Amino acid sequence: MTRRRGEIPLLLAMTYRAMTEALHDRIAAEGREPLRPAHGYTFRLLLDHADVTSVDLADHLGVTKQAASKIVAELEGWGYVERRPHPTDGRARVLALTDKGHAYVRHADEMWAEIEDRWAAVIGAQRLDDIHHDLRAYVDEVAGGRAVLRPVW
Amino acid sequence: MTRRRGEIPLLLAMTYRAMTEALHDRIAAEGREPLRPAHGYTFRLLLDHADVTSVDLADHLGVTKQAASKIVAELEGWGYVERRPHPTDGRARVLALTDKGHAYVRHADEMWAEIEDRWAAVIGAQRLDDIHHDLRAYVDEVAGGRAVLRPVW
DNA sequence: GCTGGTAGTCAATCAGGTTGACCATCTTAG
DNA sequence: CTAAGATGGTCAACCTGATTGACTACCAGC
Repeated sequence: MTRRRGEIPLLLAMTYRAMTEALHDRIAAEGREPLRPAHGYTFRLLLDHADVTSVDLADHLGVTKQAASKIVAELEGWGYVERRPHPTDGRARVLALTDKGHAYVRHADEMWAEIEDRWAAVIGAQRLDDIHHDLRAYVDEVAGGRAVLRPVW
Repeated sequence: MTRRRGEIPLLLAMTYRAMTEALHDRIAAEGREPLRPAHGYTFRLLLDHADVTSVDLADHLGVTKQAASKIVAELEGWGYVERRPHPTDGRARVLALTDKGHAYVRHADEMWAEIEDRWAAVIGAQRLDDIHHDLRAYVDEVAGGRAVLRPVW
């Protein structure tokens, strides 16, 4: 045991920050709208689940529905997302990616691939797969799957 | 390659949040002052380096010196840290842990050990050591050691 | 012994969240 | 069928923790 106690969360934070900043820099260099991590996690949720509402998004991000609603309003204003009437619930709106949204997601995946590959080049692809597995294990098994996205500072 | 692109940062964020929240819950349960991650990273910096100033802290945390100064003021008010005159520089103050600060760090290390051990129980101690090593590798070699702590949301 | 740079503080402002109140709609018990 | 409670969404007020900008006091180098 050479690890120092409490150093793991610190390294998680630094790595998270460095990776998201790498993407952010590229987005900024392209002159794109100021997309933040929360926007990216929104896209991912919409890709994986059908009939997502603002409340669903709020749960996923770990913020209030008002905050989630604001994020959706931004994305809608920029043309990445649109709000459609919910098929069965008259109160609710269903969120969906527009063509621009889908195109961005494909582009972002390529940029993430490059960022992750730079890491894999140092530690090896197998180790990166291990990390993926082990992080998932903490979230699901130790934190009980109740884990939420928004970082606390 | 079964990994989905961009999922690694998402898992980093969720794990970071879940781990820090686990510690935060215990601190709150003890009725202690509302210490946040930034305070913990401050303690760690003071343990590792002598003659740390508020500006040094600001660099380390990735915030402005004004924000760092506010964090120091809180810690000083709670009795965890004190500001002493700098040995050679009349403008600067040197930050140092008080006895209470040192006692808390020891206590926090025990709590971190329990949290990390719960993870190690699922994935194995060797894998946790690997993760430590690999995160450090990203920060140092991919991000060029310029990595900063404060997460962006 | 000027001149430019640095540590720290004060004050104003901003961003991104929260809380609370409210309406419209859905759901369920009786 | 209906009354009562729960839920999705919006509006507005506020809070926290950051930033920017201006300023003072001190340091360092020519």
